[in-house]
Amino acid sequence: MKILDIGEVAAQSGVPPSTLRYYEEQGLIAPIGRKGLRRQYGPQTLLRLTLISMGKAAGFSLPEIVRMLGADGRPDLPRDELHARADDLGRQIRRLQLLQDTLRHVADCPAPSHLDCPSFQKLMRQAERTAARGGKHATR
Amino acid sequence: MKILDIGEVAAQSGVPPSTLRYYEEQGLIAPIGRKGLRRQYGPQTLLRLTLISMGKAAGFSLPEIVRMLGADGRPDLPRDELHARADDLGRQIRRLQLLQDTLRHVADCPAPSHLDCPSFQKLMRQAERTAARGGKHATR
DNA sequence: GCTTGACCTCAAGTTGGCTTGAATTCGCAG
DNA sequence: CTGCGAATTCAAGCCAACTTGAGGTCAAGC
Repeated sequence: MKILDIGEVAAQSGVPPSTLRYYEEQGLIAPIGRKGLRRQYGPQTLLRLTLISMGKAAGFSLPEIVRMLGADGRPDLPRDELHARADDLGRQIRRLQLLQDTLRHVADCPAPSHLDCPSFQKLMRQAERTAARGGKHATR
Repeated sequence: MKILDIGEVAAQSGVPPSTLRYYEEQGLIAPIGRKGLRRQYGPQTLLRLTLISMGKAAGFSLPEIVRMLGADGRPDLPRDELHARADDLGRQIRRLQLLQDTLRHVADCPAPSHLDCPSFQKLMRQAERTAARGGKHATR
């Protein structure tokens, strides 16, 4: 149960073969070797795919993810860059929580217009504060 | 300070005019009226733009956001759909937290290979559990 | 009353992230 | 061996979300 071919990786990860090949092209993953033409993957690939999917969910681009995970096995970014990314994520998480609260609020609040509702207004004030429509990560 | 033209909205929100017009086309926002040809926006538009940007950050598509926010002012989705979205967000938030922890871990952990590090492994086990390589939201 | 600059429309172009298809190549069960 | 199903490459296509450009309009300051 150590070596997987592309079909097995696809089955276990839910990521289609075409995408796996594409990810390889982009430097996100690499097979451990080939048997004839066929790619052979080690199990760490599944881990990497999990991380990649989390990174995408966080809104990072594939190139950004490459840099965070490293071409080899380990990150390409200096410690503090990684912490900076983590800090970004923290802000991002707070925004999502706010959106979550807002969704629950509009689901439940009976006020005719939310613009009148004090608790909605409070959410919006917080939202504005976190707005930080941030520049993307420095590419250099 | 009640009515804004497109340039002011752009300046205050950081969203370029071209995007504002595009959002209008997609039913995400609407001007309160026109002066001649020029769009005139009310201040609630800024609020809506904040919500839209949060929705995008959460990975919702523009059509999904339209349904969550409603074409008019209020949501188009039934209470329980909204709660379902909020639940999705909760899962999403947990994944981001996990990624955040992972980033901090790889930034700080001195282990030669993270595959050996027990705390890394713990993170990865959690990650697999939340993997929930989810189908997108039901469109119906 | 003219100029000017911010706005308008509409069509076409761009980018990222994949998918699809045609034409092969191969490993392995029978 | 033979055959077949799963993999391969490579180019082209697709979709969402915008951006750009050409050509036109208009309100406001001088």
